[in-house]
Amino acid sequence: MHTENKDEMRDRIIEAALKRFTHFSASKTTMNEIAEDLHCSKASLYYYFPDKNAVHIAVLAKIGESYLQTLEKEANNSEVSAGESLMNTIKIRNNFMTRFCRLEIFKLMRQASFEAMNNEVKAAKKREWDLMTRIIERGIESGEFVAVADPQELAGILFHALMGMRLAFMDHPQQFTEELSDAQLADLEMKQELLLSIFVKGLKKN
Amino acid sequence: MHTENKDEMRDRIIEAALKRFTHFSASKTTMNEIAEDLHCSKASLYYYFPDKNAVHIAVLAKIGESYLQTLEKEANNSEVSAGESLMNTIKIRNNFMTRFCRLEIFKLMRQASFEAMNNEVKAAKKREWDLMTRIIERGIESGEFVAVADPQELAGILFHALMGMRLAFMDHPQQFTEELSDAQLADLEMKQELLLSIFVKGLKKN
DNA sequence: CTTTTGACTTTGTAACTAAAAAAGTCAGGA
DNA sequence: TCCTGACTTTTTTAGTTACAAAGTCAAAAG
Repeated sequence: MHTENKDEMRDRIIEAALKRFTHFSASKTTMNEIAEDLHCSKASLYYYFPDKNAVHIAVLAKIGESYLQTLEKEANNSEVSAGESLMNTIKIRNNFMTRFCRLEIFKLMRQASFEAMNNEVKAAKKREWDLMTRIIERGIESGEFVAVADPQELAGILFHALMGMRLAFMDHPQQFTEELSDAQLADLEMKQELLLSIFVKGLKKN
Repeated sequence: MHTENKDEMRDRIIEAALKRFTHFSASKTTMNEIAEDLHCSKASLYYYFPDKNAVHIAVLAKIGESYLQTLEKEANNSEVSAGESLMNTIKIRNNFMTRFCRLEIFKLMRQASFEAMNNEVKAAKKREWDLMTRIIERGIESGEFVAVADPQELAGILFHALMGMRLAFMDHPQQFTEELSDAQLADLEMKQELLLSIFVKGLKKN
């Protein structure tokens, strides 16, 4: 298997693993299967990654990064109002969630060494939170929203409330597949949008 | 074991089971232990309840009822403002949750026959939702809040957002013990109160 | 010197099993 | 009507094995 450099092969492995993980799940995917997909030996995988968890984490890091970049684009898009941007984050988030709900994030978090994982997850949450803050601040700067004492805090409430609503909608919290039916998802989005509209209305000058 | 009537003995059983269930948990409590606590035979328990699940459900029904009655009192208490009443529901709910988090509600919901259980849970949720609606309506009647198009819908958003926030705060959703540390609980309540204050501010005339 | 591999060892998991514990039953007694 | 001891049935648990998957390494290939 010839590749330009080490990083490219790492990417190819992550890509193959991502395909298997999202189709089936991480625990139902073997290192052998990933190797077969790449027409290489299993031992090669271990040349690029210390263990399977490392692959799993790399996969999550990759899709997490693309998610955050999508959000970032939305946060900085001054073409639309801040209120609309906030609305759009709901769709982006839910779309991402349904696409990657089979990635067993929670499972990994429990078994992967806490230091390595938990910090990254926290960092990602922080980044997402900061992006919400940024959108709110953009709204204040443009005069769309009234100046508020603590945009950071406000974004935190909004973030937790929207995230929480999703959890409140899956009635079997200890189930492994964190999937939502289409009907549930529609209901959830409706409620999230309503919640957000109340927030935004409170932020608008009147 | 002599008792006045059938209902009293049922109550005594429920009381004993409640003690064990909250101390340890439902699955770690045997029918024998409950019988021993009551100085009666296990067979007696089966005279009053068809099976263990029925005891578990009765326990949940009892504490659920007392919880809903506490909320009801708060909803009808016109001594305090509607805004304050809503604030108080947060404390009532969280207090109740921490007291009875070892009751394995979710576990029961999965195994107990759906018809019997799920309907009751749904009914309880509906009642709680209605109480929130009632408080909001009280606020409108008293002139504290502006008239809003759909108080029922608004209460639903608030209810789901507050409930969801709690879920968002327990980082191990598939853990069986749904306990929150003191620090987490304090943070949660702070955020819930802030969320509510935003809601209430939006409802106030200005 | 970097990358790859087949053959290897170790570790984890699914499928049985037997023993124990708990659930649940019932004929008969107060 | 209420209660119980002695009983049967069902569920958990702890051990076991057998297989699959994880992970290692010396040596080959480029």
